[in-house]
Amino acid sequence: MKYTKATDYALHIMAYFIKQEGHNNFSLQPLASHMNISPTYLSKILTQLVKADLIQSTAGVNGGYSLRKPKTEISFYDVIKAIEGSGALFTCEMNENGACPIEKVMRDAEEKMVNDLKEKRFYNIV
Amino acid sequence: MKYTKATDYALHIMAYFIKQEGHNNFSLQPLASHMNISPTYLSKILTQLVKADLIQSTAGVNGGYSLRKPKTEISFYDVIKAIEGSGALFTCEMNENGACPIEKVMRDAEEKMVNDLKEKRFYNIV
DNA sequence: TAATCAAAGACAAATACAGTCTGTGTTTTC
DNA sequence: GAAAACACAGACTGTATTTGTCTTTGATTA
Repeated sequence: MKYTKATDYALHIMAYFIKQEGHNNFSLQPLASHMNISPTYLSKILTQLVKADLIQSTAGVNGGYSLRKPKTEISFYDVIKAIEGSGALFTCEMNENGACPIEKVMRDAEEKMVNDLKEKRFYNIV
Repeated sequence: MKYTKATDYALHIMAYFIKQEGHNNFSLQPLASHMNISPTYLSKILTQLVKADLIQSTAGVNGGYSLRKPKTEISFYDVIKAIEGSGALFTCEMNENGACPIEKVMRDAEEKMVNDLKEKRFYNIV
């Protein structure tokens, strides 16, 4: 239930992008100094957002980062997932006979949680 | 969005307690060997569940642990909260002038998330 | 009063996280 | 077609968190 600092940064970045409506191409250096973190570290986080298709990047002299979706489609949950991943939350090692009696219960609950967060979009940043 | 192993254990424990309807007093040693973890470590997790009022413990010869609430009132969220706590999720360090323009957005979203998990009880274990 | 049990906390080992450094590949401009 | 501006990738280090053990203390029952 806790988020890493990287996720925190990512949420701030996305919120910042969304707020600057006119502007649509942010380059690394100004962003980094604005957020008080090193360019290379910021780069790592931005790359994760790129891979998650939340933003896009263009290399070269006038390159930079920009949003990929309209702001109303960007959810809190998507940003979190982009950084934290959606790795296995629960293991099943209780039963020594191979099967796990409560595995299904766990997985169902987990799935519900994820779907709910995704579909209902309680957590849109804007 | 990830949970620690301790939370995972806690969810398994709670689910196990709930499944064993007839039985209503579990002592540490059998539980520990059933779950393949050391009694002392299990004890730590159980103690956290006791403090969160999800289970109760009685010391002494015929002591042990048992559920405190009817099973339909035990939520996924409560168990997670019992182990992980509800510490601050987001920081606000973007703005060098003291204020943080997006802080409210963040905190509102966080609050919604927590309330939603709590109230709607999507995640009841049973 | 001895056996059985839970609670608490100090402690070490393992893992995850935050952040830096170095190097590579790409696009534009001159 | 260099050179500058930029993104991308990954190895690496120190620190923080988590996992798990050990030991002691305190409570309850027979």
